[in-house]
Amino acid sequence: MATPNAAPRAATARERVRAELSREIREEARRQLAASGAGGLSLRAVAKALGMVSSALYRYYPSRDDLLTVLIIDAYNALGAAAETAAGQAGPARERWTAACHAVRDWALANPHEYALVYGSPVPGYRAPEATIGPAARVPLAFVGLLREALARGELGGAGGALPPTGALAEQADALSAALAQPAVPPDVLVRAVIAWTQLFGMVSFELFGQFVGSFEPADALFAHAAEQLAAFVGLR
Amino acid sequence: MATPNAAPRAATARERVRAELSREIREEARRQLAASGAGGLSLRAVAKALGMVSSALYRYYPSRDDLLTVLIIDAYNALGAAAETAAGQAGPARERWTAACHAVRDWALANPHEYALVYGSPVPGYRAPEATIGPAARVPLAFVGLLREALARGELGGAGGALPPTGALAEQADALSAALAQPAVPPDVLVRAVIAWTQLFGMVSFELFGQFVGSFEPADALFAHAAEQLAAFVGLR
DNA sequence: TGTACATCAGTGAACGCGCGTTCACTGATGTAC
DNA sequence: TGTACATCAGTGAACGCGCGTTCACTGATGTAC
Repeated sequence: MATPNAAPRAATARERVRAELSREIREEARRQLAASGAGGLSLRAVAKALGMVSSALYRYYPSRDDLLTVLIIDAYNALGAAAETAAGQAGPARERWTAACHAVRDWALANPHEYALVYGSPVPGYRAPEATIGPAARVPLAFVGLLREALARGELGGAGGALPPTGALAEQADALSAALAQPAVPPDVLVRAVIAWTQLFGMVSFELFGQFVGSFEPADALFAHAAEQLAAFVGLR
Repeated sequence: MATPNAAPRAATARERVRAELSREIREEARRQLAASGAGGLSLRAVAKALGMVSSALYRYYPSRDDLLTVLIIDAYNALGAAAETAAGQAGPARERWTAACHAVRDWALANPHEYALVYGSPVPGYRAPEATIGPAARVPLAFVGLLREALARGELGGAGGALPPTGALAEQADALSAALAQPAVPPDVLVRAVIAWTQLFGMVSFELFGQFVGSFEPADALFAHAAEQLAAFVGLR
């Protein structure tokens, strides 16, 4: 059972300690995002909080930007996983849609600084590497996957009052549709999904970044209403 | 004509120079937002760029945060003015609506760092003072004003497929409706306006912050489409 | 128009702080025989 | 099981930098008589 088997030889104590500390560094860094924001993330402060000397961190992350990248990827993955879980449950597509919307919001409210890290203003002087693209796509792909499934099961209605895309937009939607997994999602569904996606994050960002102060705060009711509205907009029955 | 008249006595040369330099400081600070973001705005760097010594800035702005506040207010006002101008032109309400949407986007694309300053992640350690509330409200109020006018002129149709607000949301909308200028805008219109508002800024933020890279970039066609969709959603004929 | 005084813009040095990153080092853990 | 060597985590000092803010000062501009 616990005996080390063949190819992937057992982790040495040193390796286990290393993995653990590597994790603790990320956790502490995440905690510090709250206080200072992404731009102010400081290796020295993280090291001090962990009782280490700052140069020791370089055994784990080769630079500040690399640590930031890891945090960004972690955030996208955590949010993506939350959306996928909600979207992938049993039940009618429409319910899963609104559940996924709420999952995104709930995660954002629970992790506001990580949310700001990935959906807020770009970090000055930092350029996100390619490795962030895949994790970043998980949320939109979860929604698209849900719509593809709903379409196959006949749970996706006609366009309703929605306008069909034309011109350059139709071309972009066609190209995107072709690039995504099969079976293809019709371009007009894709466009509605993208609009819904921006709406969802627009609402969450406004709530977190304080634009609702004095009007629709707390935003629970507004959000629930908008999520239903969106489900109707994309055509879910 | 150019003679100084009564109460507000003529500005002395010193006052004119002061006003001018005060403006130049703000301009340089705005320029530096691009390079370092709000969190990294540095009085020393601004002073150096203007050929001054850093302590001299304190004759103009009592602290870094005060300078930031001025920049924030300027940004809200500039964007608000752009939206008001577009919304206040002659013509059918629906056209003015989409024009106002495009005005917001155009301003944001032209001033991405100022946009990020006010609609991006909150600046760590900075708390916006009350004085920012009024300027921040100009954009949403421009949209609400447009809808109020459209309603009076019979240019606002029924709810279409939109769901009426209920429960806590209806209460918030009632309260907000009562707090706004008369004649009152019906709560359900207000809710649709708020949803449209979040949609608009969600789309602009995604475009500026890089979430469309690889799919709907450039986003002109998507934005135009979404703006039309939104006009229909709020009920503009 | 001229003089004496008050106001204020800008200087330069200083305080105390924090930053990312490099580097030679000590000492503990792991590996090979 | 014991020994010799290699690997690697963490240390502490240092480099060169930038930050916001205070303060006593100089010298120019404005005001009152």
